[in-house]
Amino acid sequence: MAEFLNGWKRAMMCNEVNENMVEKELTLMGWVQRSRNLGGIIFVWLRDRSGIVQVVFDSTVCDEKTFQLGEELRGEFVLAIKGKVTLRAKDAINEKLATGKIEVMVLEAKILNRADTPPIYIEDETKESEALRLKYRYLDLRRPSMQTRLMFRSKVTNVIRNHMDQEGFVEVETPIMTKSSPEGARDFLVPSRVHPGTFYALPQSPQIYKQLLMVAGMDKYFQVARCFRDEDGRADRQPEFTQLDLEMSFAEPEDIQGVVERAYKDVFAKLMNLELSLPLPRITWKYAMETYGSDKPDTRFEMKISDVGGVVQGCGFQVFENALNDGQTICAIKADGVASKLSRKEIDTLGEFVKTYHVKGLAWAMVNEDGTLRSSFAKAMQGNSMEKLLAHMGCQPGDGLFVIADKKYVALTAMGQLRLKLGAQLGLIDMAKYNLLWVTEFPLLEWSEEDNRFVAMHHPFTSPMDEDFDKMQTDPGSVRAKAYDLVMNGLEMGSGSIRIHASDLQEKMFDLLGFTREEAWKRFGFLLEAFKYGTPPHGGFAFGIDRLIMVLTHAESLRDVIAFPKIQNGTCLMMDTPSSVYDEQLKQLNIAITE
RNA sequence: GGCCCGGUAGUUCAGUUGGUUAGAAUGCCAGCCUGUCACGCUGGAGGUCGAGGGUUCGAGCCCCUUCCGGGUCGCCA
Repeated sequence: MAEFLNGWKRAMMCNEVNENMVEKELTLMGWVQRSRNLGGIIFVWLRDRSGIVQVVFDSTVCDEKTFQLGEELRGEFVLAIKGKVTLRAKDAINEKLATGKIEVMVLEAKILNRADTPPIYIEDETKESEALRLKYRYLDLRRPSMQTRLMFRSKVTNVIRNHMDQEGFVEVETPIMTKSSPEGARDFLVPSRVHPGTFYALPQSPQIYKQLLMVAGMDKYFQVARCFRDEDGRADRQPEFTQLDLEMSFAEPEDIQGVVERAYKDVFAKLMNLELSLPLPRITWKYAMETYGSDKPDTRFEMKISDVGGVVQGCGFQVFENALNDGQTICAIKADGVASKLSRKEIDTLGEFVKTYHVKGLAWAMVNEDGTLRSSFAKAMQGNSMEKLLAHMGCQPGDGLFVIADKKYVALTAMGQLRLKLGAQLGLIDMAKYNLLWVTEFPLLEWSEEDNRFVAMHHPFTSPMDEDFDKMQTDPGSVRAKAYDLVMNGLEMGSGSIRIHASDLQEKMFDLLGFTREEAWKRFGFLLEAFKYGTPPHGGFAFGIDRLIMVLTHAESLRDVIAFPKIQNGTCLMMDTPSSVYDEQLKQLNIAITE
């Protein structure tokens, strides 16, 4: 039987009880973490989100009825006690417990609620499958690590909100029910009852609203914004997620990057006790790709990529020769000291690994400690071309060399993934480090084989770089954008750009993307029209709050920093969403299910 | 949509070449115990081996289909 509070008032959280309160009587409430019944004395760990305190039912201290209540206690019962704080004897101190020097002798108690045996252990570092944890998320969230993360998350958003406020930004809420946009990720759609056959879309980001707020003269806007994308999940991708979204007028890229950097610096200083030195390093997209094989390089370790096309020219190895003749790229990395560590089988596994990134194969060479060579391609290399390659890469006895030849960015991307895998496998990554940097000058456009046209790499409102204006007609693929990403430890934390604020340039952009004038006006007419009434130059940024918390708490998955996440296929195991609805609801919405 | 890995007591796992009644730990239930803190001791209950089909004298184990979960490629402006 559950009991009610009936005037009992909790004095404090469990971990707030301390030695200064000895001899005081107080009331505590929480969950039973564990009870140990020794016969005439029962030790109970009482837990709340602050921590644990030991309360003691002693048959010589409390009355018989209270003691009997103590005997009934089981895990996760909700308990209220009135008791006296006492100092533990010296040999009874528990160093592992923050409150281990004291305990509370129970005088009176109430079982506020009973509990079935939970299907998961309410402890950190247990081994239940994540599916089970997610099904019983409300129990999973009782675990200290999960509660710590959620509390930390709350602090981070607080620091950021305060910071943005101090920098003069205004938080504006934008609609969740908005308009479907054809570019980019798939939208979640919400059918309109009043207007049959039409749909709202959930926002992939408040992009257009924030630009309209610049037209509206809000000058500096931000929002802790929920965003939605109907795409398949990953450990670091959820269908709904939270971004710190911001936009400012009369700004160049450095102005916006400055705001973001200072917000990060504030978070690190106040919550991580770490001093970020600003400005953060900046590298161009081209340099990032050519050096790290990624537009979000993990710079916590070196192992940089080299272009060896010039070195192997005329080497006689057909794979390299053919690649060069086709204008492809041959790139290489050196892995120090791996020759004795990697077995043939492990190297073959790496070969299979790079093939998942659409390259044809992996050429490798291991320089043994005695100077001899094990290699997949050395025999095909004529003359001293192999020696030249090894020397160029600075290979010493013990080192390994990996080479990939393919179309430039295919080869570099695969090599970048290999670099990350080797870095992790060889323990080169300092997990205590936080390496932040900006990647700038992203390409404006990207060729889509599927659609047989250019698509916007960032989004269609991104401004080209002034220097590249001319190339928009002659060589659109090489136009760089005023677009920049913030990268931390190899994860894209956020991206932003300076927007196009002139309607003629915006129309030119739509033209490049293959929209007719009519289509562009149909889809974005309200924006193109708005731009005609005095639009200030503006730009902005958005960074993922979930990802930031994930990195700062060393969580392995976004699911660990979101209270009620979805799984890979977009469902919620706890509520079993999405779910079917009553026929009557569908009828009202004019929707027929055809399957 | 493709590929890879997994699914056996409440939970985490083991289960040999296909062979008797499917085991362990923990949790749970009962009894004993006044200083435990992973309390201890004694006893007990607990299984649709994800589901369906097939091969076989015989399937947790082999084959097929399917469902569920994870990772990954595609996808993610």
